Amino acid sequence: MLIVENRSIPLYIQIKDLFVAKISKGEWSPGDMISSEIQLAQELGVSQGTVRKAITELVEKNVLTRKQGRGTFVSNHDTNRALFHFFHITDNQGHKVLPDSTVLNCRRKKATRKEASKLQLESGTRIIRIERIRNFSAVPTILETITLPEEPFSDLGKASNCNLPNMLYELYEQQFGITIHSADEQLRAVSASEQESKLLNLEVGSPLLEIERVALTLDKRPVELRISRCNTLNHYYENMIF
Amino acid sequence: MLIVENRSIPLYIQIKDLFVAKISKGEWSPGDMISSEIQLAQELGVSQGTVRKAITELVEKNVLTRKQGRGTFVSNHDTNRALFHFFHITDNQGHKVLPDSTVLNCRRKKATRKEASKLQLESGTRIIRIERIRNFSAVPTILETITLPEEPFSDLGKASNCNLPNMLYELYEQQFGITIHSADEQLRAVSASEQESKLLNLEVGSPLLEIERVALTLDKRPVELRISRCNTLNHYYENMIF
DNA sequence: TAGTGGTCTAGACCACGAG
DNA sequence: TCGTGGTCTAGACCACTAA
Repeated sequence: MLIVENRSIPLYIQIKDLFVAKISKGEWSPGDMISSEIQLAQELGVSQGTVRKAITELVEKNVLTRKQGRGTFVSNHDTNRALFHFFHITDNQGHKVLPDSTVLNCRRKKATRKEASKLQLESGTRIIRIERIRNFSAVPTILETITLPEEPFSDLGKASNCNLPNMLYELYEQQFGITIHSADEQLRAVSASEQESKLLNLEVGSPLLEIERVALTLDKRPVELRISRCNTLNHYYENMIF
Repeated sequence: MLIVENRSIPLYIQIKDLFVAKISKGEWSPGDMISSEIQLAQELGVSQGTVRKAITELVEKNVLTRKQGRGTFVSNHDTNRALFHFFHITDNQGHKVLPDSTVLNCRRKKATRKEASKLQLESGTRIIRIERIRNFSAVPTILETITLPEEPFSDLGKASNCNLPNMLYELYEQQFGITIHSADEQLRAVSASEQESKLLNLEVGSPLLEIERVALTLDKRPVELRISRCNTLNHYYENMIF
């Protein structure tokens, strides 16, 4: 592979884009070790420092992971990353614990207008809609509605009769080759409906924190819409701003 | 200034810490241009690349700002930074607009236990407590309670009879030399009290989004506690996760 | 034109991990 | 011991800004 002698775009940016493309196309998969910096530099006809700068920027974006003495790897979704990167609910003592999940139902439907818009689908496209309840030490606290396009996720929850794992992003990566890389969350305060209040042992109209998340791949394609409604009496949503 | 020949801590980290210390001590102030990379390298007895790496990390943390052809500057709190970095409320169309503010009252009291704890003050320390209401195009939407330690902010809102500007962080920086650098926000859904519902033209018990923010300086000292309660019918809190 | 940051190189040596 | 990433150097040239 030769880098274009295009002086308007810095070499390290071109290399970064090349690496992102390799990952998006599946040429490099999560967990893979990539070639060493020196080897990549030789292949690309640039110095080690230039490759290094490209890699550094991707490490900062959580796309690659360096391990001194071992090599550089394509990041994958371990539980830690899910927990500390994507999960923002904390108990009132400031401890972050993952809740367990119970699937209430899992249906294949046509996308609503909102779902189609959020997932950038044609209106009427078929989707999978999962509803589950999440408990912290047996206390039901969060109601989740998860919408996925049926297309790449067709097998999901079918054979196993809705028996889905707690950490869905690991499943998407391992079973469908789709890695969630970023997310856009919108938060609002809403009132619990009759059904919601029953499921969460609250009075009708109790305030709930609604989190509407669109999860995106590395190349910014929306993959999952997840609407969570949380009882925030004993928990809160934490956001550190740096 | 000489850098210690301490091989356990990389030079560029030592230099970074040195720069942070200079800013924290007020030796470098917001808006100041610092010496050029080459000059700093000579003064510190290292190569330009090493100084450059230290500066790069501080630029990524919004502590310094580089301007090609001009120099490197200590970041200051312009309206853009406040808007895009610290203000996360967006209208339902996705537009970010700053609300205006009307101060309801401004009192000097003893810190409550919660205020003392959040601001790391001795219990009973005197504080300034400001209540204000914020409107989007004349629609009252957010109620804010702002708590500041009386100590460095003693003058605040006194002479001018509670006539405070909309953007308080600019005021803290310009009048008190305190730059807000990061913040820790905790979000919950709560019910509007009778008084709150009156001020926001809502029914009693309507769900409100509560944002409890502790604002921190560069050296992590808590400076301001701000509790906002927002009507999220026409707005939401946005959080992009990368 | 002079001075700044931005990119890129070639090479040295260190720290770490695995065999 | 070998190969990896991590730090650091010295110097070249480009792009931008201001005088």
